[in-house]
Amino acid sequence: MPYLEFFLEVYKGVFEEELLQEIIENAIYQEIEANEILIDFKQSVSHMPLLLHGAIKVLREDEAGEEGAELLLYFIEKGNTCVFSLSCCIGNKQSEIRAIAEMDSKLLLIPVQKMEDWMRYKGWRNFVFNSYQNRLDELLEAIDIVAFKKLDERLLVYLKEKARISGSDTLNITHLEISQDLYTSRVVVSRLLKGLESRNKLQMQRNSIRLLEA
DNA sequence: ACATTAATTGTGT
DNA sequence: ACACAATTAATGT
Repeated sequence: MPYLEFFLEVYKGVFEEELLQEIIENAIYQEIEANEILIDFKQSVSHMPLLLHGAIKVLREDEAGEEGAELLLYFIEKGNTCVFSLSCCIGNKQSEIRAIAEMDSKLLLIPVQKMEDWMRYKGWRNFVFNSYQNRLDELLEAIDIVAFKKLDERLLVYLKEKARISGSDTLNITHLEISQDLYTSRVVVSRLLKGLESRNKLQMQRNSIRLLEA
């Protein structure tokens, strides 16, 4: 499979030799372009993703108000998996979330049966357990931010996260896209950004925002 | 090079 | 929240 060395590099310390071998034999390698939908709402989940490179954003849909309103939950980065895929597979449930590639990404898909088989490996159990742990922490954080933080702080957190993931402090994004991820209106984002700009937190041009040192 | 159009961003109510 | 103005980018002639 392509990207074999890269896979080993990322997961060598995490999985046993035998397990690494099994993964290489059974996983499906897939590349995905930025903005492609990996999993959509109500789709059934037959595979579990292992991210090798790139980032995936996980969104929750607003059930009540149709209109495709979404709220960003968190990002999946390399070395991680999506815990919702775990619970979906195990419970044979349909997807509660939508997963979209934040950038061009490379990943491995693990069939459901295998992920159950591999529970006999300690490395696998630890990996799954840690994934749950990390996600719970991140979700709690996300809830705190939504519930208790003011929108301008939330916006700043969001921008910093994106900058960290893309490895650049200049983000190519429109106000509209931001508002959709944060589940607000575009106008609000524009005004908040203006406020942040006047407080020297960032600088904006058309179609891009440059974060300044904090 | 210019005009037209669409997309993005700014502002006032 | 909405409507509209202003600005910039994209495209055609």
